[in-house]
Amino acid sequence: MMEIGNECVDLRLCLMDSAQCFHWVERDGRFGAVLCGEAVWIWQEGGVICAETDLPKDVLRRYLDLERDYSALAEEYARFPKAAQAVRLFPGMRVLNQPAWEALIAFILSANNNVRRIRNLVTALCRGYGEAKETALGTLYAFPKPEVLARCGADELRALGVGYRDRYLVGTARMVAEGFPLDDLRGMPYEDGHAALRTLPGVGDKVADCVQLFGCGQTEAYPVDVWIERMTSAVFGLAPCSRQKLGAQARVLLGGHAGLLQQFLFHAARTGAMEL
DNA sequence: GCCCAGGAGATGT
DNA sequence: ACATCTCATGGG
Repeated sequence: MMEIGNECVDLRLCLMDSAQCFHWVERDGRFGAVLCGEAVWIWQEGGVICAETDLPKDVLRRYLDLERDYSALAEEYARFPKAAQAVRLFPGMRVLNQPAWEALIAFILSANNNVRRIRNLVTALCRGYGEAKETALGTLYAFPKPEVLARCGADELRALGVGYRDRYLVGTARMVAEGFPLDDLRGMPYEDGHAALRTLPGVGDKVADCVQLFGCGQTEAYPVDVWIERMTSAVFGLAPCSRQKLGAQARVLLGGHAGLLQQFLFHAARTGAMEL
């Protein structure tokens, strides 16, 4: 057992209920997944974050974004009272630093879909095509590798229930397996990475922003989904407009941490914790 | 049955 | 550049 830290983090919120990632499982109050090819079980005991894994501590701290001071976020956006309120509503929320490939696949599946079904589909993909890791608490499944999905037939993915997104998955997996520079996105300017991601099938503005925010550490990305569309104008006093313009205006208005704030607003809206 | 879900792509103007 | 349509699938 390894101690990860004592930060005020809500692991269930971040890993299971925040709709940033969809592949973690819970058993006996512990949360499990395969990360960087290694099985991970993580839980909290009296305010201490504990983990059972062969991964080094700093990999987990980075995944959970523990090095960032989230109490400063509410102050940064204090000029927008509703935004600051949303941040203070969820002191245990963190924006995860996931592998870009995992965010890419998960959010292609998220298009015109709901959270519970996204979770079921991601789980089915991992169980069907991901490497199995045996642990004391049971079997964990990794995300399927790009080369594996690239060789899938669209029809066998359709049989898992992914619907019309079957060819998006195969097409994107093929481009990644053929050398699409996923690992270079992190160091690119936002606009360049965004344009590159949009060339992948099944990736539009919203999915690209999710990959940049959750998978590339580009915290200025501001994904605009149906929930954010409903509340952004009211929170910032903007005139109603297209989702693309909402995202652009939010990035100008909010700067480099726009996406972090977006996660709090999204969760507040989706759970009904905040009106509008 | 209709409407919705962390939308994208194709088509038409 | 913008509006409209369709695309599977499961739950309310």
